[in-house]
Formats: sequence, C-alpha cells, structure tokens
Amino acid sequence: MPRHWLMKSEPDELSIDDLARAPKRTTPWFGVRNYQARNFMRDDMRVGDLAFFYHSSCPEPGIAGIVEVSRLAYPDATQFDPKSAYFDAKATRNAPRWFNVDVKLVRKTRLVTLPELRAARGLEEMVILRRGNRLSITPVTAAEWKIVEKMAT
DNA sequence: GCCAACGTTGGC
DNA sequence: GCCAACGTTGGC
Repeated sequence: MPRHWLMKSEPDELSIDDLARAPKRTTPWFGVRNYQARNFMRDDMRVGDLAFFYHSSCPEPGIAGIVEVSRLAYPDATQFDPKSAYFDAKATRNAPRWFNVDVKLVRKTRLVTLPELRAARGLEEMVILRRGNRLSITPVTAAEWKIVEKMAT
C-alpha cells in the first residue's frame, strides 16, 4: 500500500494558509467526486499517511506544504446537503457514495513549482506529471517523496 | 479564454 | 457492452 500521497486543492477553495488558520490546522477533505480518488481515500489511506498539499488551477501551481491523514475515511457530509455544490441526489445515509479523510497540516514548505517538478531527476514517472493527469489524489512512491521533500526544504 | 485529455452518462 | 456526446480539470 502506498503511504505517501499528493492531494490537489485550488487555493481559491482551500489554500495552505487557510489550512494553517483552521481549527487544529485540520480539515475534512470533502468534495472529491471522482471514484478513483475516493477509493484511494476510502480504501488505502491510513492515519499517519503523509501527503503533499498541491495548489492547482492558480497562477503558480505547485507543492505548498505537507499534511498528514488525521482521520480515516468517513461519509462526506456535503453529499447529503442540497445546498452544497457537492450535493449528490443519488447518495443516501445508508448508502453513501462519497467519503473523505481529515488532513492536518504538518508544515508549510516553500513552493515547489510544477516546472521544477518536471525538471527534477527521478520524478519522471510521478503520476501528477503524466500527460493528461487530472486525478486530485495520487499515490507518491517512497523514492519520489524523498526527492520532493528535499526540494521543498 | 483556449483546448487537450479524461471520466461519466445514456441511448441503443 | 459499446461508444458518441457531454462536462470537467487544469495548465497555459
């Protein structure tokens, strides 16, 4: 099982600084509506797993910090809320469709930009860098983790 | 704003 | 089960 991850967030929605200001520096990772990403959270993530916090769809996309999984996956509350943009009419309390973990900020890092990641040796196979990749949660290998963590320091 | 790439939907 | 159409993601 992977123990390292990369999780994308649009800073307009939730930035690394927003997380730093959040109570207990913790947030539910709600709003994931892709089955593969959901499965990673629901089936594979364990408390203590580490993840890079990635800013996407913004002027400077890149890795902005490190978070850890602080709570196992549980049903995403927004799927039941008709007022939420993430409402899912087909989801029920008895048969929830979407799940989220909680993540807690470990530390902010300097911004490791997308061009830097692309240029780095050893990251050629990183899922986030693959052509056409859109997955919001992706596994990171131990080797990739080491390289990027060093770049972020 | 553009557009490539991808996931989902729904008709058949 | 196939696949065209559609919607979304996300870098540029």
